[in-house]
Amino acid sequence: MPDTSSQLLDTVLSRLKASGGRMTKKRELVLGALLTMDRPASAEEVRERAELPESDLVTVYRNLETFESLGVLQRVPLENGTQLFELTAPDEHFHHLICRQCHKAERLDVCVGHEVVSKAKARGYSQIAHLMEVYGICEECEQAD
Amino acid sequence: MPDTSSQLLDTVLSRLKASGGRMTKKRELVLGALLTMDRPASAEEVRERAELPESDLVTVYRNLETFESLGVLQRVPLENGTQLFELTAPDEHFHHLICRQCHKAERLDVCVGHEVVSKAKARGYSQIAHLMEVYGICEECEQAD
DNA sequence: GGTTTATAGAAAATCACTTTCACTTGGATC
DNA sequence: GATCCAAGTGAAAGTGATTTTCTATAAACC
Repeated sequence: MPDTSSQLLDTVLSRLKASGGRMTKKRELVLGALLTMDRPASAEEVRERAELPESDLVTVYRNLETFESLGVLQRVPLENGTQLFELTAPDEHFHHLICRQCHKAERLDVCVGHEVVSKAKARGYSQIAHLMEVYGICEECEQAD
Repeated sequence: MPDTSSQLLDTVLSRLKASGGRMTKKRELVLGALLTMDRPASAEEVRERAELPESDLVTVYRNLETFESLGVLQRVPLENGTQLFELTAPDEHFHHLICRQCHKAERLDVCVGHEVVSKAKARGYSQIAHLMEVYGICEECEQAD
């Protein structure tokens, strides 16, 4: 997200303030790292990118949680139960095609949101969210054997 | 799955034999428990239903893994990173509408498999699988407040 | 019945993630 | 700009679902 990053920053700052949060140095580093990521990344990858010491993985988790609650970050679950994190435009979400081996994750322009949400509503559910991810082995990993 | 359970049992037995596996008493208990479940259940719930002692949770996990590799069981991921397990017809899979609170999971008759698999193939991916789950608060939980 | 090998049992390990609590810092207010 | 307090951080330990190791047991083929 090259040119929308300043808008995103504005959103983060205003929502953060609105919720009584603060922009600290660490938080800024984590956000900065996320902004440079070109694909969903693990908490550990975010920590490295942010050049934070190993001990600050906790801080990374805490900040990821904050950004999620601000509606600018989504979690991408892997098959093994762990998760990747990715900034999104405010209140948006995406689905991905994820390599089971190298964990490269491309966005997919498929969304079944409406269909699925209406079915859920019809059955009396509220606070509806959905998850859709596709897993496979990407070409490079396949060739690398 | 009332009347298909004997077919499923046949599939399990033949595939188990084909893969060099054995049908043990414990495995039979776990399978039996799964057959009586009317919804995806946690490993712990399966253990209780199978009337196995607490120490056999490990055995339950091992057998769930076995059934999955035989293609008759699927895992249903929850938002908190844990998973439920459910028997399926051989090599089939389903999507669910899952209550975030009571973990009741209903099958959804929506599948985006073809669409999504063709996209993944077009991008050079192999060994493709997909995941789609919908989460919400069911009516009973909503009313129970 | 004997042998081979998958499975079970027990106990401990793993590992991503969360929590606790004392200390620090942002930033609103004076 | 100094003060104050809630929000954030650091360190360390805790959680909890799931996995692994290693030994004992029991299928199933002979």
